[in-house]
Amino acid sequence: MGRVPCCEKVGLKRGRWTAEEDEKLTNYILANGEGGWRSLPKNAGLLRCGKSCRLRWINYLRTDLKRGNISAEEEEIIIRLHATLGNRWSLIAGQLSGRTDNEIKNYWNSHLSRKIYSFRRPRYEALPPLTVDLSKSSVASKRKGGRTSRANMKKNKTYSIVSNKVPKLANEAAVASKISNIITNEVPKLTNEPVVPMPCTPTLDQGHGKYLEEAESGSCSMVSCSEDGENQVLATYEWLEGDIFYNYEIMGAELVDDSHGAMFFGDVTEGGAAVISEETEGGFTHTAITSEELEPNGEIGEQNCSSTSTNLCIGEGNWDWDWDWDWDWNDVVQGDDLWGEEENVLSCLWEDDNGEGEISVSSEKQGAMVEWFFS
DNA sequence: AAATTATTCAACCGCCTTCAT
DNA sequence: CATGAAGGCGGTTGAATAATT
Repeated sequence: MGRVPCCEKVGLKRGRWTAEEDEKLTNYILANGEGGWRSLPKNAGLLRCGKSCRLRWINYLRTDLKRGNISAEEEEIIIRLHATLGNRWSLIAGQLSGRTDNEIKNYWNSHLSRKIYSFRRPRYEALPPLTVDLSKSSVASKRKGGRTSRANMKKNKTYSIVSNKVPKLANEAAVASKISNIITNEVPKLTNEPVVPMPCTPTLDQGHGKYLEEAESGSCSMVSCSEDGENQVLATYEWLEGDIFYNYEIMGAELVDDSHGAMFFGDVTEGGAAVISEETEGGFTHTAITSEELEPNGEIGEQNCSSTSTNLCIGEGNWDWDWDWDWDWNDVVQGDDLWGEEENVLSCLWEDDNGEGEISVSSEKQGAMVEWFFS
């Protein structure tokens, strides 16, 4: 037989804790130590489930908790660790003294997930050697139970790789090394800088259009043309030459308020990648596609965003910043001038790394690619 | 000032592994 | 070995609060 039940759920108090309950719980634990959650409520004179007591203590009453806002340094650590560990909140919190998994999780969901939508690591890469100091993590040493990451149990809700094809990379070791460097040392600086007036770009209608342009080598800016005819730099992104699938997408509310999405590419090495943003029911979808030897059912990354968008863009050719960022997908598919450029638009699917020659892909295969691409 | 909408975050839920029985 | 509760975790909810209309 197993153990006796931890608590009867009937007649127990739920909801917010009162100051009096907090005091009872704190006093009891300070006198008797943590643990024994089953018997704790009764002994402490609390009409609470042991689980509830444990949560309250762990998340709010512990004496070693750090109060106050998450600092910029902590935020950066969260971003870096989340890029590597995913939603392993307990593990992430273990690297930030005085912070709880619940706090980190809430902070991510309410602050960071909208600002930095994704960091993508191709699944065929080994986990980068991010140094995680397990000695700082109570999780590692104390863990008795604990659920398996849901990412292992079901499809990731916000990002999924739907392919079983591993895209070819010229030098996987080099790629892994670059990713490792990114994560361990060189996380890009996302600077939500104050709006900076710039001369308006003629290609943007006033009041519409958000796009990216090269600001200087190694960085790009997210730009919007405002109602008064001035471009505004909304955010700046610094990338590292040779980034692989390095997509930081800044989804600040101010960027999507008039039904436009924004995206950019971090991939400037062999093969390249494209990201397409398209409207879907209840939001929009970003699709990342490798260009090198891309085939139907090739490597696809898909993200569902909560905001709405009608702005559809595609970049093509060599992964440089001298592109026309303002392609309108509707124009392409509706058959106006851009449709006539179909081959140019889609040639990225079978171009070589320099965007000059074509890799060996039969016309039949190209047709299949196009069909898949538009499907 | 009131109503509406958006955001935050404390608390709960359900599931997992471990381990006492 | 089988059973089932304990302890622990990530996902989700909804009340409280803030911001906007």
